[in-house]
Amino acid sequence: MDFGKTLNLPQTNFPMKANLPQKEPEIISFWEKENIYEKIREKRKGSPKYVLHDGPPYPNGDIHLGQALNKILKDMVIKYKTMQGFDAHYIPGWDCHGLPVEHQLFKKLGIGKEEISRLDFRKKARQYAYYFVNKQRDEFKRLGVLGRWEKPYLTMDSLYEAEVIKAFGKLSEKGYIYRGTKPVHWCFKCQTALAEAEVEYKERVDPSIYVKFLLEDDLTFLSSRLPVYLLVWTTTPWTLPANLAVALHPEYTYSFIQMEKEILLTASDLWEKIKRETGQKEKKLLFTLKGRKLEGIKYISPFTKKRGLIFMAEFVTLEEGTGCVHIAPGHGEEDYLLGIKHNLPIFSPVNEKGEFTFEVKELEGVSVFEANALIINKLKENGSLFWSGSTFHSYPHCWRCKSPLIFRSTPQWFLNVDKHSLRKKAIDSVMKEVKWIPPRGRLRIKSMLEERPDWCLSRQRYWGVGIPALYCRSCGRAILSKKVIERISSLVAKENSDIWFKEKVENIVPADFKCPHCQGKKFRKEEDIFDVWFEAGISHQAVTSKEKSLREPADLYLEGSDQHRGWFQVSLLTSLALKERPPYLSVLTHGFTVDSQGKKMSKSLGNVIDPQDIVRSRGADILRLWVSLVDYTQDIAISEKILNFSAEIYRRIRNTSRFLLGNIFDFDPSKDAIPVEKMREIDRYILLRLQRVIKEVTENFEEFKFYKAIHLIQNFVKVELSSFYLDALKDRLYTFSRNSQERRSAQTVLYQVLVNLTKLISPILSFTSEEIWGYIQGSSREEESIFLSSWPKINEDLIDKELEKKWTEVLKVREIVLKELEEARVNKKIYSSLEARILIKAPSHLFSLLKSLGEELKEVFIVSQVELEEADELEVEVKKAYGKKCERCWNYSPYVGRNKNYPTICEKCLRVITRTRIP
RNA sequence: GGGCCUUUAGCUCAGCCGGUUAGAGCGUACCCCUGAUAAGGGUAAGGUCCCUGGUUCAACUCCAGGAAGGCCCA
Repeated sequence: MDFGKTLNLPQTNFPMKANLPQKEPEIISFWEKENIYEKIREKRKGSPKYVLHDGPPYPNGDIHLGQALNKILKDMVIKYKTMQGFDAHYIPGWDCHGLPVEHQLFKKLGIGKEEISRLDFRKKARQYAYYFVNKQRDEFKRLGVLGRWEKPYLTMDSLYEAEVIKAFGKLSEKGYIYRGTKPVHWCFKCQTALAEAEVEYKERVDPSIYVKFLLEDDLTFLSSRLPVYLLVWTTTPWTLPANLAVALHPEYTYSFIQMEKEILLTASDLWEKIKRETGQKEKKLLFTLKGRKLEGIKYISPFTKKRGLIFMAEFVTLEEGTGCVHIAPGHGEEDYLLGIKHNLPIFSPVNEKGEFTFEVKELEGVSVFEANALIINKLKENGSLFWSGSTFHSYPHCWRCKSPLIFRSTPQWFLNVDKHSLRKKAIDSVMKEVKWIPPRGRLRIKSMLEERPDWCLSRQRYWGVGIPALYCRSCGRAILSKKVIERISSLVAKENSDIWFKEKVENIVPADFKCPHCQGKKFRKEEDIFDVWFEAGISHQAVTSKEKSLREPADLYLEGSDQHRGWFQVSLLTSLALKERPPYLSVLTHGFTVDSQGKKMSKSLGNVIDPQDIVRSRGADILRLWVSLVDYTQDIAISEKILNFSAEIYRRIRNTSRFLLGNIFDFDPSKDAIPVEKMREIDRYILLRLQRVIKEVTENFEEFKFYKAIHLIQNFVKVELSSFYLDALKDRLYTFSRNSQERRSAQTVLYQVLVNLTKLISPILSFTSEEIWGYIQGSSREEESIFLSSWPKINEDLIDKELEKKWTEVLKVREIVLKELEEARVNKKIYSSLEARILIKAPSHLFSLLKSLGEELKEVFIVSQVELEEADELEVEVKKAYGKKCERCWNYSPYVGRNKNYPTICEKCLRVITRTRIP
């Protein structure tokens, strides 16, 4: 007869092959159709909130891997916190304005700023941003991220824009806002400022001149009456009229070099190079010293004949020049920062056409590049020119008109970072009030706050919120009026920020408004827009504090580590300035995705991996599992190989779940569960281990250490379930009678393990856990979605330390037994382990320990018979099992052959069969 | 060039305060099973702990220098 039919073999429709690319969209439809996110909200209503505030990406293209990583991490946090009982809403956002969008759109349109009106462009930009908001929304949803996708926050929403203006107004009232100047890349042909992304570097010929700056102070240690000059090198002679300082490196060595009629000062290491280039020769080397010794010494600027000072600067290099760098704060980024540091004026005597202004009388109206020759001539005449030649070098050009750019200072709006000790408050709060994960983030943002200059809020761009400043047509002064700003804010709230550019100034300004300086009544509007960071930076005001489902300050901001300078910092500064407190209680940062070599992903290296490709070919759960497997605080490597690794682990977890499902097909926990006291020891041991795993996994989730959690889960699944418990259980599950206490005991445990394990993996493997959830029957699965269920809680009663100790010893014996079995297999003594009889000789305590397990012992080793003997030392022997192989359970037994009706089966199977009535 | 950080088996990660033969899972090789089957079980092989120097009785671990790589800044 066919005894196979009398066995309780696993039954399940849960497929072994995941087919995630097809299955996942079905699960998303289920979430949407059943309004799972809304049901979670309903269920958690009134529970304590957990607020993760989403940092908004730019809607300017498809999502990339870094964004996928970021959103998956956020989703894992939200899901975990939700299952822990928190009311954790997720409101995704997009940072819609700004150059990233503007630049992409100009590229797509193939036109320049001057070829389209501001309003026409803004209309297109809005459409463009909406298009990618929708596209990215689908892409994020496809990753399994649950949230309020139908109503995200958009920084281009009129209400958000109104908040930006309001916040600016408040900051202005509090005195944080001032007007200053700052050098920017300027195209005088297009007459516009350019952002870094719009600058192209091309080769170009420029003058290369060495200029002598006469030192004014007496340098008595030289004991020479010859004049002493700083030797300065530049390729932009036209910036010399704006020279205000010279920078030296404090650590470099400088030499005083005696020439025929003068003494020159230059970095020691560069003198040979200068001699080669200029063909000059020294008479002798007089003296060398460290740059720092020269700090504060005065000189006469060669063009203006005005006095300047020597400052120290780390940015001075020995790559080229003389180690003495000419500083014009109005015409260079580094120059500007050094100027700010030393309170120099940001002098920039060049107009928007690139011509000198009245501030340089003798060159007024002359274009800067034409002025180069005139300036060189003058230097030659007044004896300041040491040498002149030309150089072929890389130089910034306009991406549109291809003409060379200049650095030119223009008036801009700034936020004063030191007003009301803002910087100090910011540093104090990051040090004391905010938790940084990983902790090094604290130091990083601290040093950035210490170094940062005032925040330039102005951008000379089209796509953004207009800065609500007015200029009096009579006196020309800039006006920031509380009344006007409030009015603009409410107008913008009603329509959107286009209104500032669309409406005539008379329709915006209240009728009775007068210039506070001269009582003038005619005004013009500021044309600059806000730095897009300013917009994103006030999301704590526009979103976190406004949305009822959120709360301020947020519990967590979670972004890439580049945001220490970006969003974390701008949010912190505006929040402290407006509300005297940081916007977040803790900040979690992750690293950047790199390839398997540790190299960053770039198109030119061809190592870019597209998350959409992974989703299409392998499924989002494989990507999610990858996110959970890596230590995201560092650089995160990804490659096909690493994804294969993720897929392997996925398969193991899936198949084990399938086995668990298959073996509880006839188990109803409400009727069939066996109380712990009546369970077999091995079952109780696994329940205990499950508690340990729940505890440790939970602890790691609490600390957002997902990779530790998944390693624990993976180990439990492989080592304790698959290799040990499940394998050992097969005999009991398959061959014992269906309703026997032994089998029900095992099923009780399997059910517990399955339910809890599925929950533990659900924040990570969201799709698969939801799929498994759908197959679990019975009372533990009352909720229609796993995300409506609760996080596993451990049952302390199950943690029996004596039992744990005992089984640790049993497992040690098992290891030895397995090794012996393997040897027997290799020697062809046995094939299947059931062919074996194990003889264990053990010292007395171990002997009695093993003996107490009785019949369970052969289950532990999966052999047919175990014999115990007391001895001095532990010894294991493998022998042939007694009797013959039972046709039904495959165990060996001397009984096989003794029953006349059933000569091929063992006594246990006979009992099962005669009791269960044979079909 | 500066600030912060990373570097342990082919892969993902452990390795506490310095202390025997540096661990786990995956992958690989070989074997078993064929009642988890495009599954499951077993055994084994795999490491210059990035490099160099120093401190120490003793360094993967502490210190200094360097290399490679990442983010930010210049």
